[in-house]
Amino acid sequence: MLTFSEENHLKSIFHLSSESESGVSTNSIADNLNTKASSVTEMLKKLNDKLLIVYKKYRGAQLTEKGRKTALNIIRKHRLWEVFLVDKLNFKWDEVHDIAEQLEHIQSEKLTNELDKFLNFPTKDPHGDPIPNPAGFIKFTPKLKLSDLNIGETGKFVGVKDSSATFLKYLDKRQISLGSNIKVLHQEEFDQSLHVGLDESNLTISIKTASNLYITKI
Amino acid sequence: MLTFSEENHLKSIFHLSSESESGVSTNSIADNLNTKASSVTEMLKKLNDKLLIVYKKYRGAQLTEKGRKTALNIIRKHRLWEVFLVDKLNFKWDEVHDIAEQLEHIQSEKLTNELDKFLNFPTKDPHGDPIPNPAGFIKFTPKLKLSDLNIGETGKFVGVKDSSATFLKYLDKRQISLGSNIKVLHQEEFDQSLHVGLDESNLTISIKTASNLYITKI
DNA sequence: TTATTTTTTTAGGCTTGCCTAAAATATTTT
DNA sequence: AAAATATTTTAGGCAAGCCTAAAAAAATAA
Repeated sequence: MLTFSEENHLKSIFHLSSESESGVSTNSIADNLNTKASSVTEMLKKLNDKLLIVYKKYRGAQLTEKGRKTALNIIRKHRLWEVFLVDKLNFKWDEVHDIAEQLEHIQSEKLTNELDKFLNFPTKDPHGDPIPNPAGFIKFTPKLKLSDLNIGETGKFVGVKDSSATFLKYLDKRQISLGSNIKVLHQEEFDQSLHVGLDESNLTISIKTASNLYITKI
Repeated sequence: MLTFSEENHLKSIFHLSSESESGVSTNSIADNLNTKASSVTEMLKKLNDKLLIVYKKYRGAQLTEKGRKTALNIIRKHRLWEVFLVDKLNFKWDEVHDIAEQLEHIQSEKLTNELDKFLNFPTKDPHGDPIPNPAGFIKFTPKLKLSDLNIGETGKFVGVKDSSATFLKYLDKRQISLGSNIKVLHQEEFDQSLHVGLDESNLTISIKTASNLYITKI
């Protein structure tokens, strides 16, 4: 049985691992969890003792297989609850994160699996992120961004990189929603902003926005 | 924002209040929460400072209006989650308590109210206990026990006093379920056990069992 | 009403998880 | 490769929530 803090550290290490191949740095974890490096150091020692990570002084942390499974189980719960909130309780995609942060710590394997069944075994959460299976397997899809497309190409919007409420609400306002097909029509030289076609209409989006939209080429 | 421990103490005081009119004793809370009297004393001071209870040294604790509302909100969440687990996720009534103990601490008014709506505004939990409304109003019904009936009378089984998994599973085995009509046919002089009629069949139940079944006379 | 027993509180300690400041190590720059 | 800078760890403290043992107060019995 892990504490909330231990679980949060594992989750954080998991998320940060995808970016850097080698060890995850103490500072990056501290930033991610809004805590201090010294607190993280303590926790890394503890997680190392519990065989959840490999931690060498000054060398950062890496998840062990056990740690990875544990992290993925937490992420599985987080994402399933997000689906529940959106699909069953009328929450918007920008409202679910904080609640799921709480719900992900509920301990009951049966609950998680029954919830999964109740939701009809969803494979993605409301932001397009994949949901790990009970065994801790997660299907990563190559992360192509809208900003990676060439002029004339079309992408299907399948996920967000930034899932802050601010960004999500902005997308709602522009009526850019998961599953939309977006065609890159033109790029402004001056500020790299993109003119794109979405459904019947055209709109302009900044390069920053475009680089936060995951797409699959079609 | 209260800690889990603070919430648990409030809940405990609420439940114990129904038994004793005056202050709830330190020891009874400690027993109820599986902790020690000294730990409870500390907590009572804290809750008193937060105006959630009135606590006088050696005189026990009583909920203030604010404390009562807070306790009822936690109980509301607990019971709604129990309904969710049983009605939507195929849990049995003896399996839900521990999970609801965790879920009751999730903080989100919107979540609670949406869950309530999703469940169709249930008024009772799977054990027959009433669910407080969002304003903290709870409908108590006079608690008549099966053992209070006279020979020849019939009661509708509406709730359990003891909601331990052991007792609940025992009732399942005897096929005694919420809503059943139970007629008291005869009482043994020797051990006070009751012969009762339930549906088409007759069965014998101990006086201990009978005094843990809440009924309404019909 | 005094003595005995029970209950409650106080005192002092422990662990977890956080913090700041200082020291140690690693990395980058010159 | 030394100096300067950045990162990480250590040291020492603090609050919350728990504990045991001793002291104080209340309740009960003689």
